[in-house]
Amino acid sequence: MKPATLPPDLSTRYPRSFYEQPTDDVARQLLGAYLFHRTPEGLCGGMIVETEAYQGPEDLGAHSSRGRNTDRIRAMFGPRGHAYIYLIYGMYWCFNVVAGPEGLPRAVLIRALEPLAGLDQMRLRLNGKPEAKDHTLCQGPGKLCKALGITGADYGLDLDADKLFLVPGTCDPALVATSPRINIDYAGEWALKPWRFYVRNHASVSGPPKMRR
DNA sequence: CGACCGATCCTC
DNA sequence: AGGATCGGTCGT
Repeated sequence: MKPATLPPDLSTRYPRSFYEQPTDDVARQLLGAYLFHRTPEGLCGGMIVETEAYQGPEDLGAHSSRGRNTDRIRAMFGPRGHAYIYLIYGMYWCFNVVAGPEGLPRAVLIRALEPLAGLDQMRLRLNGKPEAKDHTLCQGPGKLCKALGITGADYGLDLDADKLFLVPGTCDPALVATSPRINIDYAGEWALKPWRFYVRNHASVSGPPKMRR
């Protein structure tokens, strides 16, 4: 597929109603949309090519499962279209879009981007490796946060604002593939739900080769 | 208050 | 295949 380009107008946003659709619908429709982070170091961002839907409280793969409502996950209960961000393995931040019916603790994990802006800054943040290929810069939920400089400081931000924001975009439905979500084997039957969405055969999608076709 | 562990990534 | 690395979560 041909390389993505920047959206024509970085100031466009989704209406709140977009985020209040069922969480798996939002996850699917976010493919082809754009995520940007504006910092003193400049604008970094790209086109979303991989997402996962997390549907608490019944979904045992979600942080919000089993009726859990703690300080860490409180953003999942908050307004739709805001950021839910968490630290995993003591090292990597992961970014989610709060989405789904109002009041339910649900979110969409953004797993990979095709980088479009601020690639030099991304390489700096990723600690050297100036020779890293473009398609690897935002390949995986931890890497894309590191590349864009997304941290806990961005927790709860409104994605309709101008610091950490989403710009509408679409993906040819014929290119959309689904699979079970990655690394939630502990979730029993919930681990089998086809709630991972990705652009088929896109170089920036994460996971083993068979999970990218 | 201590023990356990993860919606990951990199290196070996 | 295994280690890094630490805050959240839960049991005692």
